[in-house]
Amino acid sequence: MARKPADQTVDREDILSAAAEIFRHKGYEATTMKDIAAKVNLTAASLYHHFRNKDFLLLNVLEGGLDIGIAELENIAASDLSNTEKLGQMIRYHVVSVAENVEFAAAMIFEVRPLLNASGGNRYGGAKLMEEFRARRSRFIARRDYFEGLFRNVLLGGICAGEFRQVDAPTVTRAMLGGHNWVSVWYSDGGRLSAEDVADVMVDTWLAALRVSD
Amino acid sequence: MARKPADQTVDREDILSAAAEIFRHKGYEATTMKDIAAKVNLTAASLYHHFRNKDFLLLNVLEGGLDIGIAELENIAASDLSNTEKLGQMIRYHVVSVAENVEFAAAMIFEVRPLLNASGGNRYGGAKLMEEFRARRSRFIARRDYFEGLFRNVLLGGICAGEFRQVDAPTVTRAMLGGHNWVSVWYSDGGRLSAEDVADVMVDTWLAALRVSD
DNA sequence: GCGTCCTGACCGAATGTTCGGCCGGTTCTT
DNA sequence: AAGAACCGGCCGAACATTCGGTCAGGACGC
Repeated sequence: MARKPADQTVDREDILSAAAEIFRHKGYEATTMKDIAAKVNLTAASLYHHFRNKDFLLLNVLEGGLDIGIAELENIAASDLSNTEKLGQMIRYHVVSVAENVEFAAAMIFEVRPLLNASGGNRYGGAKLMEEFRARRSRFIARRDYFEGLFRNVLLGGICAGEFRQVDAPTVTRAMLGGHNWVSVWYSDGGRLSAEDVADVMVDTWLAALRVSD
Repeated sequence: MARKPADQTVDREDILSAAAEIFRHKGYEATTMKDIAAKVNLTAASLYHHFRNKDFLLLNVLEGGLDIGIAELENIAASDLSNTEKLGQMIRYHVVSVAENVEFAAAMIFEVRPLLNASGGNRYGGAKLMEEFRARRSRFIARRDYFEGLFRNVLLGGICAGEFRQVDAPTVTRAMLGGHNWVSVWYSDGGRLSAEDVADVMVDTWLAALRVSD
């Protein structure tokens, strides 16, 4: 047998998208290499030409998911807008991103634990693989904390500047991001509210929660 | 071989707690019957004396988790307090419950998907088992929606009564519960904030978000 | 002695991963 | 320009391992 008749080449991104989508409703552990391969018209064995093993595949999905929109959030955070403006734009952008990339957003919630428990290939791979895996995984976690920090800092800045009420920034940040991530669980495309609608509600809610009362 | 030497009898609740705890950091799919059994000093085979199979075990964990505190929430919701008072007490109670039962709360987030994908025992069990499993699973999901409804209704009531701002109740409810559930991910006992502290922040935040501005 | 609780041994079904080889396109040699 | 050598991408088959689940029976308390 040869390759599929006149098929378009399958590239890494295609596989990552397919994987993220399957992870979304089966979860990493329950997802088979065969499942992922089938979605891109390949064999399980073929996936190993693109990724070292299943753990690395997951790692790549998560790294890719985190990259979605982080640059734009940095831009907003670094702009010279007021903290109120910044936070509003960041929330809107984040929520829309989540709603438009549910598979990756869901992975950021549900597949981090599998990532942490993964060894990087204890079964067959040597110690070299484990080393690289752990390093990249650490970088991912650090980057994820940095992501949360972007929101927390704007919040802290706003509190110091007197734009926001005095609240416990770490907790409120987590409550906020928890609510945003949760969107990837219940949001459905074509539902009553569009991604922008949901984002509007979130922005309105959080700015109201932080507004100083006088 | 016989049973363990003179050890205290293991009861269903012990197994469920042990299971929930292991689920929390390995996830349902990655958790082995052996893992659970070991935690209560049993053999994997012994677990089948207490539960039909792995799927039913999960179902029991989730059913138990949902029962935690739902009665008290019903009481608060049915009381004759103002909607503001009701919501405040409900949030506080819910958040404290989550923080004090992280394993079960985490299961409510992470193990619902495994439950939905579970068949109830396609491998060995007959159609009877599948039937019962699906029925109980449906009841669980319905009860979970009802749980969300308790919060949404108080919110709606408060809006109609003019106690709260006009917001999109379904979305705000989900943002709220998303934030609460997320507590089970980041909260750690003995950390900077106690369960009550976290609950206070949440109550304060959400009441501020809903307060009518005049 | 009877039912409850528990156990070791075992089974069938998957799963992640490796391996040797096939195919089509590209590059090198002459 | 034509054939040879090569290579990336892909496959079928096989392997080791693991896991959920069953079964027949041993020990304990009543």
